[in-house]
Amino acid sequence: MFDIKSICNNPEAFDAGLKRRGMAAAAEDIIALDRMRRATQTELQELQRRRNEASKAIGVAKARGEDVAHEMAEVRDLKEEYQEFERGERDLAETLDTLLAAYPNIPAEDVPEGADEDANVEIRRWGEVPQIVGEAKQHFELGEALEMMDFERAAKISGSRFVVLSGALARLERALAGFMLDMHTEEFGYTEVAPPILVRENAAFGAGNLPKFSEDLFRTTDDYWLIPTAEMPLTNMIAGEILDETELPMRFASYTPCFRAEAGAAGKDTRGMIRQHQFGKVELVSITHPEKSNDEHERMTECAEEVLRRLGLHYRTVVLSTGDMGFSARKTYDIEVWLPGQNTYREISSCSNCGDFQARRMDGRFRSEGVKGTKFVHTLNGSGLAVGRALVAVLENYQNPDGSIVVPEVLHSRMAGLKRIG
RNA sequence: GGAGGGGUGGCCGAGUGGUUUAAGGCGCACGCUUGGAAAGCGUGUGUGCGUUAACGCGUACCGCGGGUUCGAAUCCCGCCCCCUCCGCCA
Repeated sequence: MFDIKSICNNPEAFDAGLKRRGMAAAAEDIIALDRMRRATQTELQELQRRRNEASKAIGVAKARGEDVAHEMAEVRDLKEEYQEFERGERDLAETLDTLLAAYPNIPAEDVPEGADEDANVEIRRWGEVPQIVGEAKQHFELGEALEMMDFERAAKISGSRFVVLSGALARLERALAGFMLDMHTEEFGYTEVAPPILVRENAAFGAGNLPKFSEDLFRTTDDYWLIPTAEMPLTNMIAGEILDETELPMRFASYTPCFRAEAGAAGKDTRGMIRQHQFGKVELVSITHPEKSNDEHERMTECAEEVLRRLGLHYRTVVLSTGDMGFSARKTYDIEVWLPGQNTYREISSCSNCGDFQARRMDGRFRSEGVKGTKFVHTLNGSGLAVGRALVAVLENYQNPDGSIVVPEVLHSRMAGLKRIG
């Protein structure tokens, strides 16, 4: 959501931002619409002023017991006219709001320009591609052979894009989630939050998922939306609030299920656990002072990467190009873990700085001592990490030729001492 | 599911048709006072839009949307949200 004033003050910057997103210039149309709205408002206000003046005079005259029938008839005639302007003003304002809500965030200046993920730029890499003895198997081959990962039964219960984990793999998922969550809360200053995972429309709007991307979400019959990420409830924690500057930054971490319709992904990643309708994720959200969000973005990405380092998983970090970024982001880092079974890097975390884009949509502000007025906070979110994909990564990276899995050392205590699965 | 209460500025809270130009309080800012502080006293303190060189002035906003009226925070209708009690339930 954009500040109409900033578009009017600097239309070139807005259009340049849209262009980097591969979109047509729009500032001219928006400004014309805004101008029309304000002109209508001015005329409306003049009519209202006349009405108020006359009505006040009627009140005074009536109190003196004078006959005011003529004056009342005169004001009555004004009514039709100003009601027309009232409607016009409201319609224009609504059109303008709807229009503004449909534009994605403007990319930060240091975001590489490009049409899609091919233009993403790798900025660092940790560890090395592990040497798998024998032919590297994919996670679902390993999981199914262990009889702890069951897609057939999941399909029987829920259809495609679901999985049933059992035994040590179910435990492994829980261990991974607990490991991540404890790390972020105990070492990195995040406050653990257990939020609702059904949310109302306004929360989905605030995060930027509605109204444009409703087809990506699941909805209940009584109009709750299932969260596609805990970013949705966590970011909305500050909706409609005016925080004190001293409360910033706020850092939240949650482990929740996430639900995605994957409407546009038909035929993509159909096998295995990479792309599911339901998956677990540990999510990080920060609410910061506008001047601190860039630093916080680096810090958050560091926190997410640290999880992979401790698990001993090779990864690289890329900055997304303008064409690959999400709707609400102004800059995004993706962390991609190496999957030997697929012989490629796959996204396991996405950390975004949304600037004030979401804060405007949900009206989240802060106040500084001694400063008049309020400012919008900045919001950031990042996976720390996607638990389902982390499980995939552990299976593929720690596989043995016999199909058994070595449990990473940092998880031993959470696996009741189990060092090897299978 | 049944019954009831409520939504007013940064916060609390008054306000059932006409100087409400939204009382009062808290908080905050500035000033006076003081050796310094506290207390006290005084002044100020929302947002959008328009207008003005500026001080200002005008207008809208009392959950949202309609309606009644010369005039609505106030009356009527619809919707959204919050709370309390009862019932059911993990």
